[in-house]
Amino acid sequence: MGKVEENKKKKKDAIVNSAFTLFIDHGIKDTSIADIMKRAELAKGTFYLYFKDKYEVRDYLVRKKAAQLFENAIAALSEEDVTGFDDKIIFIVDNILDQLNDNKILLKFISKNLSWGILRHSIENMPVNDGESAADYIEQLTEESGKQIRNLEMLVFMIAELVNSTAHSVILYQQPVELPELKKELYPLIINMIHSFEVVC
Amino acid sequence: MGKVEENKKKKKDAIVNSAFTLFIDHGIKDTSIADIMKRAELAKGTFYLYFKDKYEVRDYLVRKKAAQLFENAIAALSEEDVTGFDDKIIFIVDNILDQLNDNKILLKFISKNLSWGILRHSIENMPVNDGESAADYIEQLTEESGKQIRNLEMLVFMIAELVNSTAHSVILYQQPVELPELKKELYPLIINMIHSFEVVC
Amino acid sequence: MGKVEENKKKKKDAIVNSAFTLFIDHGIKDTSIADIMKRAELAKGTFYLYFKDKYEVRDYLVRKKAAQLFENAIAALSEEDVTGFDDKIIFIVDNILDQLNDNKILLKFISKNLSWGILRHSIENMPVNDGESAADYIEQLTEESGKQIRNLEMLVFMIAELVNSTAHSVILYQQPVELPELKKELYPLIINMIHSFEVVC
Amino acid sequence: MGKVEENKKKKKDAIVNSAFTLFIDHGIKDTSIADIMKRAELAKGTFYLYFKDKYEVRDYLVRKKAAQLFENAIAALSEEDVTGFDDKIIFIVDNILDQLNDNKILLKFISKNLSWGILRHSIENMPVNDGESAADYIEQLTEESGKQIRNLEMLVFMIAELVNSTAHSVILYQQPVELPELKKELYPLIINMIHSFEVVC
DNA sequence: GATGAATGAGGGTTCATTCAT
DNA sequence: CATGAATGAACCCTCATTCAT
Repeated sequence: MGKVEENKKKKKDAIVNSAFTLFIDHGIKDTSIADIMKRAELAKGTFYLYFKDKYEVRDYLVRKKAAQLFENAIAALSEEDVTGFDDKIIFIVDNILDQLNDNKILLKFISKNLSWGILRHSIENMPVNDGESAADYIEQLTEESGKQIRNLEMLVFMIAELVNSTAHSVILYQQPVELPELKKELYPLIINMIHSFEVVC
Repeated sequence: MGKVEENKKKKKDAIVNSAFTLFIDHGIKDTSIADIMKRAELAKGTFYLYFKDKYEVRDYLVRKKAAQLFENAIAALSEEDVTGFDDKIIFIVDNILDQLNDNKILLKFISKNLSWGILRHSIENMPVNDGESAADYIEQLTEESGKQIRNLEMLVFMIAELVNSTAHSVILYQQPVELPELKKELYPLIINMIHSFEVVC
Repeated sequence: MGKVEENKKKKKDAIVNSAFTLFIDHGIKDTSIADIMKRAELAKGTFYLYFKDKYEVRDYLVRKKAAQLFENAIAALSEEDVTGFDDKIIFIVDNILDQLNDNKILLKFISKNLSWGILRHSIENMPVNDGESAADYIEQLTEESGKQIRNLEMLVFMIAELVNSTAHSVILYQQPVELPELKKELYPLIINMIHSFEVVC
Repeated sequence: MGKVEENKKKKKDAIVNSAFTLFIDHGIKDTSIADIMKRAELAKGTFYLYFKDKYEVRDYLVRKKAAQLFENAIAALSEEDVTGFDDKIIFIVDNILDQLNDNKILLKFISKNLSWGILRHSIENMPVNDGESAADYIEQLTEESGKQIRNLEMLVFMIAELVNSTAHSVILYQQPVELPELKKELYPLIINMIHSFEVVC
C-alpha cells in the first residue's frame, strides 16, 4: 500500500470509528456530520471525499460489525471440540447471543439496522478462513456432516431472522422472558428447523 | 358525547390519518409536523394539543393498524369452517400474510415500527368479540381444542417474531424467496413450534 | 365589598401571586400567560379580564413590593427609640438593605424593574399610618426634626438611586465589596448628602 | 492579518453594528437574530459562528460603547487645561453626562444593560493611552495629584453607580429634575465623596 | 363573567452541502 | 487533496390572543 493510500485508509477509519461511537451514544438521527468529523479530528468538508452521507457510513458499519460477530463465533468454535452439525450451529448461535448480551449497545445498533440483504452480503463476502466466505464455511459444515440440506440459504435466513428478532426483544427489554429461558425454547426449535430442511435418503 | 368532545375526536382522527399517509409516502423522518397539519387542514400549533411529537403519533398508529390486521383475520376465520387449533393458527397467520402482501406499504410501516412491547399491548387490549381481548381469544382457542400449552405467551411471541421478520424481507424484497415458498416452509415450522409447546398427557 | 367584588379581588390576587413566583423563578420573558394562569388555577382567557399583558402585572407587583419594603422599615423604626433625622433615615436605609439581603430574589426582581417613576408613585400613594403617604411621612420627619431641606424630593431621589444601584451589585454579586463594607462607606455619604441639602439659617 | 481573518472581522463588525441599531430601535427582546442578520446582509446561520445568542452581542456592545464614552471624555480632558484631581473627575463626569444627553438612545441602551461587572471589565481592559487601561489612568491621576485614596475602586464604583442611575432618570424622563439641576447637586456631592475617601496625613 | 380549544406568526437553532482558499 | 467559513432552507416549538360555548 502506498503512503497516500495508507493515509486515506487511516482517515476513513477515523471517520467510521467516530461515527460508530456517536451513532450508539446519540442515535443516527441525532448525530451530525459535523459531530462525526469533530470527533475524527478532520475537517467537515473531508467527509464528502469518503462517503455520500451518514447512511452510507451506517451500512458500512453494520456489515463490518455483523461480520465480526460471526468471525468471533467461528473462531471460538474452532477452539472447542464440537462435533455434529446441529451442535455446531447451536454453538454459533449461542456464542452470538452471548456476544450480543455482553454488548447490548451493539445489539441495539445492529438489530435496528440489519436487513437480510445486508446480512447475506456479509455472509457471502466475509472471509473466515483462507479467503473462504462464511457462506462457504457453512456449506462446508453440512458437507462434513454428511447431511443433505434442501435449501441452505432459506434455513440460514429463517434461523437468522428468528434469532435476531427474538434476541432484540429478550436481551434489550427482557420481554417476554429472560435470555436463558429464550435459549431453552429456541435451541430445540432450531434443531427442529434443521431437521425439517434435511433430506432423508 | 358532548359537541366539544366530538369535535376533538374528529380533529385527532384528521391528524392521525394525515400522518399515516405521509409516514408511508415519505417516511417518518421526512415528515414534518407542518406537513401533517397542512394535510389535516389544521393549524400547526394544534398538533401539540393532541400529541407530544410525531413519534407519539407513530406509536398510536402502529397499535391501531396492528390491531386491525388481527381483527380482520379473526373476522375472516369466523366465516370459514376451520376446525383444529393448528389449522386455526395457520389460518390467521396466512390471512395476515395475505393482508400484508396486499398492502406492502402497511407492512413497511408496521414491521419497521413494531416491537413486542407494542404488539403485546395490542393483543392484550384490543377487543375482538364482546369486549374480549385477542389474548383472551387465543387462550379460548386453546381451551376449545382441549390442548395444553406450556407457555402460551412465549409461543405467540416466537410465532409473531418469526412471521413478522421473515415477511418483511420476503414480501418487500422477495429475499431470499417469494411469499408462496416462504409459506411452504413456514407453516410446517409453526405447527412444529406448537407441538413442542404442547404438554402431552 | 359585595360577594362578586370579593370574588374578583380573589382572582386578581391569585394571578398576581402566581406571576410573582414565576417571574422570580424563571424571569418575566420566560413566564407565559399560560404558566401564570395554570398556577393560579384559572382559565387562560380570564387573564385578559384583569390585565392587558404580563408587563402590567410586573408594574403592579413592583409597586406593591417596593411599598412593602418601606412599610416594614417604618414599622420597625416605630418600635425603636431612634431620635434625630439623620439617624432615622439611616435606620430606614439600613433596614431596607437588610430586608433585601435576606431576600435576594426580591432584590433581583425589584432592582431590575424599579424606576424613579414607579418608586415615586409608590412613595406618594403608599399609605403608611392613618392614610398618610410615605411622602407625607418623610416630610413630617423633617418637620419634627426642625430641619429645613432645600429640595426634599431630590434628596430622596438621590439616596434611593444610590442605595438601589449599589445594593444590586453588592448584595447579588458581592462586587466590588461585601454588604458590611458598603454600609460603612454608604452611611457617612448619605449623612453628607443630607447636610448638603440642608438649609442652614 | 490574513485575508480570511480580515473577512471575519468585517463580518463580526457588520453583525454588531446591525444589532446595535436594532437593539436601540426596537429593544433587545423585540430584535430577532433574523432581523440582525438581514440588516447585516448575512445569512441567519452565520450569526452562530460569531455569537452564542443575542445577549452575548449585547454584552459585547455595552463594553464597547462604555469604553468609547470614557475614551472620548479622556481625550477631551487632555485637550483642556484642567488641573486638580477633583476638577478632572468632575470634568470627566460632566463630559460623559453631556455625551449621554446628546445621545439619549445610547444612554437608554447602556444604563439598561450596564452592571458593575461589565463596567469594571471595561475600565480594567480598555486601553486609553499607550496600552494603559482606564483603571491605570485613574490611578495615575491620583498619584499626580499627590492625593491618597483609601479605596479607589470603591470610590469609582460609587460615583459610577450614582451618576449612571440618576442620569438615567433625569436625562430620559426629566425626573425628578432636569439635567442642569442634577449637575448642580451632583458635583458637590461627588467632591464630597472624594474627600471622604481621601486619607489625610 | 369565565372558559380553554384553536390559531398561526414568529422565534431560535441545526445542519447538509458548497466552494474559495 | 484538505479545509472550514458561509449558507439558508427547514425544523420544532411557544405563545399571546381570540372567540364560540
